[in-house]
Amino acid sequence: MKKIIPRKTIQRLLLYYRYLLFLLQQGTKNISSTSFADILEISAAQLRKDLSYFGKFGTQGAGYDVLALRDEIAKILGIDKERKVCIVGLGNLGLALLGYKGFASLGFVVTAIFDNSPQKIGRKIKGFACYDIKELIPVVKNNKIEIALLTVPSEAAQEVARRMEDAGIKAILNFTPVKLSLSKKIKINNVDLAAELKTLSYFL
Amino acid sequence: MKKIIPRKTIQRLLLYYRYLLFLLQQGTKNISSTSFADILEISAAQLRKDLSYFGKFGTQGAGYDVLALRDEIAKILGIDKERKVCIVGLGNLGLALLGYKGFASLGFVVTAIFDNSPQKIGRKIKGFACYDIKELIPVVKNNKIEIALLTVPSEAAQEVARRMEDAGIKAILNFTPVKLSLSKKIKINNVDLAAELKTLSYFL
DNA sequence: TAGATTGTTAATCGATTAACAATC
DNA sequence: TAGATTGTTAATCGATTAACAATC
Repeated sequence: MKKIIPRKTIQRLLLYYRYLLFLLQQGTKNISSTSFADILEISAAQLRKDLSYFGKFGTQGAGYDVLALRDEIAKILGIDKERKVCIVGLGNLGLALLGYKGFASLGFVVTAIFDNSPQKIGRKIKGFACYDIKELIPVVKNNKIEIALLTVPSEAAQEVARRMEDAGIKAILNFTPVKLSLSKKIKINNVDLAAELKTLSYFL
Repeated sequence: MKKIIPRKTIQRLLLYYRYLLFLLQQGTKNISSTSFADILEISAAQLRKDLSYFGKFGTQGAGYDVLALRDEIAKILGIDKERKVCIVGLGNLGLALLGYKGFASLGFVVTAIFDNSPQKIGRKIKGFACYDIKELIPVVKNNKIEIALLTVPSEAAQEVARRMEDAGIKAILNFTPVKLSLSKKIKINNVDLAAELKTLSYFL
């Protein structure tokens, strides 16, 4: 009977990881679920429940060892393991992602970047050689790239995504507002910036 | 007894809106909840439930008028009303957001942009005059800006956010991985790109 | 009228929280 | 041992779905 782990639990695990790093910096050696949950502004029950999906990491009466818990969460999230990613579409957003430091510390390695503009193809951009998007399939295959960040214009999104599928990409982080239709085998996460803003504004 | 409308319902409303535009382009005049839900890959019950929070927009036996439904949803989301936003921090991500066409069509008007770099302050960037971040408070107040996009480096996030609060900003779309601590009155939406990617990779 | 499809109620599912026995 | 805090079970909350009476 395989436990199904909620997506939200995984998201919170990353939050826990970040704060454990911070606590370590501060020299905090040990913390109870109650104090940690207070810092994170969640309930202590939720924190313990989230951890319990993966094992027992605390000590009754004493709480959690910050260093040990950090390591356990790193292991769970696979932060030690490297994942090869490519960025497809080097408009402003693609460039922003390319320059984003946060990815590297979580084990993501930008292995290739693609565009369709002759002004970019073949040139070095922030130290990365830009490939023609036509070469997506061989480049992804040769480099065993698993994850693609899709930052092309909406019109091109579906067709490029289809090509990613053919190239053997396993997961796509989709920044376009297009609902991609691909095989169920590919994991897709949609990041819709306009939707985030609109939701926020609605609740004003 | 005020009905509480789930945040997810609002998110889906925007999805409905986009597909209604698309259906209109195609010349579809009418659609049933079943066919529309099929297109959106959600359940028909959910679609009808979402709409029912706001009123009755369909006709039994006949479905929904595409044009009328689009207008109703636009009214609900306030897509007709303009909202003034500012972008604070003009690194790659700030620039990407500045160039993002999708906002304008949803009624967001970029009214000011801010940075702390002498190379940017006072210059025009993509047609917008860049202000010194020190002037945030007067500029926001004078222009009655309601929403701020926070794209500064992590280290500066909390302090800049505090200043946004003092300036009377009502909602912040926070692109930094920092948990902002501000008065409860300010609406905060966190967009954590690294977390999105990490979550995706975990589920591989 | 007969067929289709809405709007809504009740049932289900899943995630969060409260409570507490186990135990360090 | 006594106090503190975990890990887990059961209760609660909220959101999704199924079902169907209302009705165009």
